[in-house]
Amino acid sequence: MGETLDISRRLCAHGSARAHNLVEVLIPGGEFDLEATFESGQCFRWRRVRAGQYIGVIGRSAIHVQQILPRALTDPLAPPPSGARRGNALLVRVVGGMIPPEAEQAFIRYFDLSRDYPAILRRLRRDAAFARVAPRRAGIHILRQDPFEAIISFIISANNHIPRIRGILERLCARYGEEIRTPFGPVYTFPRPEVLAEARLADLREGCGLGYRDRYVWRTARTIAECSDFASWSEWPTPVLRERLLALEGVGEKVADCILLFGFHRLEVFPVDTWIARAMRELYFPDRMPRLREIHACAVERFGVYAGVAQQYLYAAFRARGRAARLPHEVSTAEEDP
DNA sequence: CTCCAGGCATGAG
DNA sequence: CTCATGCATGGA
Repeated sequence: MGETLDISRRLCAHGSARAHNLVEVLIPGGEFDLEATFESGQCFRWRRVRAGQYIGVIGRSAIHVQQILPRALTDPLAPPPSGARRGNALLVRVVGGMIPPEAEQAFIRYFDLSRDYPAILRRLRRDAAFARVAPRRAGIHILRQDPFEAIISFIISANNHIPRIRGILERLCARYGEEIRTPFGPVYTFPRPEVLAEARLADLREGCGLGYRDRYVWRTARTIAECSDFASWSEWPTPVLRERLLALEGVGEKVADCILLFGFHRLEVFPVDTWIARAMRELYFPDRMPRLREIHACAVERFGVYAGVAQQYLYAAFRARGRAARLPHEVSTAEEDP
């Protein structure tokens, strides 16, 4: 990629820190925006503990993460960073559970920090309509989440509110995941497929609040638990993997595409939900309602191999606008307010 | 109180 | 293949 990463890191060398499983890694973040990424709807389990500070789980590690500007910290009189936010960095701390081997590489990989998102966004912004609504700063990254977690999460996301999705996943993990104690309270790993496959449907439905999706989650967990080659799915070509995902209970086109993008990091995949359908219609089909196929074709044509990244920026832009306007409910007449 | 949510499975035409 | 309908639950 374009920029080489100048890794600077601090490891807690003193014994007490190690005894408490504390590891700190300081990673340059480019234009990365932690909050925008976490609030962009691709993940559901990161919990904000203070402004700009989050607790979550990566693999079997409990993680505390916050975004910092090293120059501002070391030199309060330094001029404020320019629009490009030089010096942007992530402070990632392992606050419980296992310390991942090659921790900093693991975190760079999870937050996808070695990819040149500014270059991707510049490319995408050559599309005039996209540039009109998308931000200039490449704050949102596509995280590398666990595939099974993505599968279950987006099955639950169907016809559901994000706050409720978060609640369901929280209960699911508290009940079937493994507890990790942290100074911020307990967190839980995502349940393994075999554990969910052994769950009782009634516990999933009433205990976790899954509703009618209990069957989808249970059967999909069972399928994957019994699948001998699930670990190799990540190496399959996208169309093959997509067909395999569509065969899972509770996985339709939209959910399959979310799993491909957020769970298998297939950045060319363009999930079309109600928000994206609305956005694409407004941007590219002002006078009619296109079919799903048309929207997909339009996205591939305009955004190419990074259509999934474009989708995430469009989603964030239109959701933010929707929240601000209290759900405009088809208020038509596209007028610009820059 | 209704309405609806980043849709999906199902059945009918 | 395309389209309409029911769906558990709990925020707004």
